[in-house]
Amino acid sequence: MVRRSTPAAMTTESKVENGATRTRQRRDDAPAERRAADPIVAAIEQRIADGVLKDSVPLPSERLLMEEFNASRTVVREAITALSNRGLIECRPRFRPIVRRLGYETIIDTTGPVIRKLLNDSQGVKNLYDARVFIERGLVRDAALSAGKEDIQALKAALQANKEAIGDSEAFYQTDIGFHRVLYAITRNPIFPAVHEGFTSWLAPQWEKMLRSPERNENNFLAHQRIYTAILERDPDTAEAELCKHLKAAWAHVSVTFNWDD
Amino acid sequence: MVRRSTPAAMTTESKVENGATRTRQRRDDAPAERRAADPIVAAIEQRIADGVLKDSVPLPSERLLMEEFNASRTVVREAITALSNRGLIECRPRFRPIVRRLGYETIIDTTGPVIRKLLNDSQGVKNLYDARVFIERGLVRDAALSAGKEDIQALKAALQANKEAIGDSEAFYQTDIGFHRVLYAITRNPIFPAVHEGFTSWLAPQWEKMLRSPERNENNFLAHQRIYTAILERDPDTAEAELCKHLKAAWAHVSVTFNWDD
DNA sequence: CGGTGCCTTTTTGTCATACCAAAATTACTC
DNA sequence: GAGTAATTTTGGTATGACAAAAAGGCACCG
Repeated sequence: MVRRSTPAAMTTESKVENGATRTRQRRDDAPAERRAADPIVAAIEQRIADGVLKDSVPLPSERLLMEEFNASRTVVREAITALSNRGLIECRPRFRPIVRRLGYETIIDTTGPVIRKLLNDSQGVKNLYDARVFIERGLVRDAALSAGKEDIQALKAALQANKEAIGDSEAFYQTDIGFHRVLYAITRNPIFPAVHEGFTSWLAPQWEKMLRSPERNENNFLAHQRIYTAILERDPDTAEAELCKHLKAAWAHVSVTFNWDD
Repeated sequence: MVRRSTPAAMTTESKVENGATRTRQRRDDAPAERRAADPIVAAIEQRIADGVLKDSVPLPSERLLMEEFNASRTVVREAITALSNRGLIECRPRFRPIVRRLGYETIIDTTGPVIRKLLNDSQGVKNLYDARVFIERGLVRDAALSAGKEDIQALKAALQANKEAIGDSEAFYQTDIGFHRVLYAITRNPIFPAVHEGFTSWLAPQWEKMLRSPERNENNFLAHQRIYTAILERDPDTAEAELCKHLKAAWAHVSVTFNWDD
């Protein structure tokens, strides 16, 4: 954003008032300007990156931090919320914040709330769904072209689980997701499973409100099977086409349920 | 003063004096909710959504807010930082926060800082780059299959601009991005241009450090032209193949520059 | 009449302190 | 050693204060 010089005041008194630690100097070369909380954020980030603060470990208490950084609790708390919002720590209301390893999933779920706002209108849902379709089309094509033996094996297992769950709509839902998840995993790129998590959790509210039935489950299973077969046969075009049909049908179902007319 | 409610879920029954304003009753285990700031956040969000607070308009001052919501400044400030971190308002250090319209771009750039952390190692860059390649492969396929007349026109214009910039590496860089941007725009799905913004800004640090030359520019232009031609000829496979070649070459360039061995 | 710099008022960033209730920890009992 | 009660920490919130920066007003000048 706009770099603005903000020399936050260090008040004169303060008990310790050492020269080195917390005095604030503006750096003219890098006009980036900071609030008092920023050095703390940076320090803790560094500490997490260096492994001094390991994953799942609670942060030091606010009072310790304020002593260490010679800052007020206000500032320390600000730093903590900043870290929280940046996904580096996980804050539960009255608990100590715990350090969270940074991964693509973190991004997805810190982004979640904002995305959800975009889903308030049906157009937002449609956009997201289309994006999902787009991604998965590419995924099945790639799977058809380059899935390895283990990938096929995983798909088969997911398909089997899906089949066995036809009678149980809740289980079917989970295994349905599971089948698609394998497609994302085949890429070997951790971004994709994270995106998958995003899609499923963001679109879940819609999906969960829909009617389910063994018949519908069966149809979906068959669609999965056709996709699987096409992948097995190394036929990307068919795989893509089947996937499109599958997701299009699912969308039709959603939009009927919610009485949208996209 | 007036309000002394305890926001966390209380198991005891002692909440007589507590007004029912923001009591929280969830007894589930995992996602604990709510602090005092949240009703304020919600109210302001609502106000933004309803257009009571329009885009680019400064928020009411903190004191007004604390009066209106009958909360302490601590809480109001917390609410403001929360809104800021959620991308609904833009806070410059000593200025009034201004309301920011919510769009997919907002998501991308609030996500930016976190993503950048993942790009510290070459694997992160590679993952992101691969994701980009994946997306664009799909984009050119779709373009080849369904680009309309205006889309073709836009591509042509972007290509022309790109050609004319061959001699000027900076301009070439921009028009290069411009060409790819058109591909994202063809989807008519606002998510994609936003993602494109993300890719370019996240990967920019790497790209900017690389050497450029008219020869290299020319090669890139020719690659763009081949892609364009394939789209024109409605040939998705060729378009995809050309795109792959193009981006693969670009990656090779990057990884040589940085001495990576992926 | 409009521009321009000074002065006053707001407003924000920060600090310090205090209190309470919930969590964490310890002490204690069985 | 497990379970429970007492105690200590700690986080959430309230309040008040103050410096510095922004915003607004006002007089002065061309």
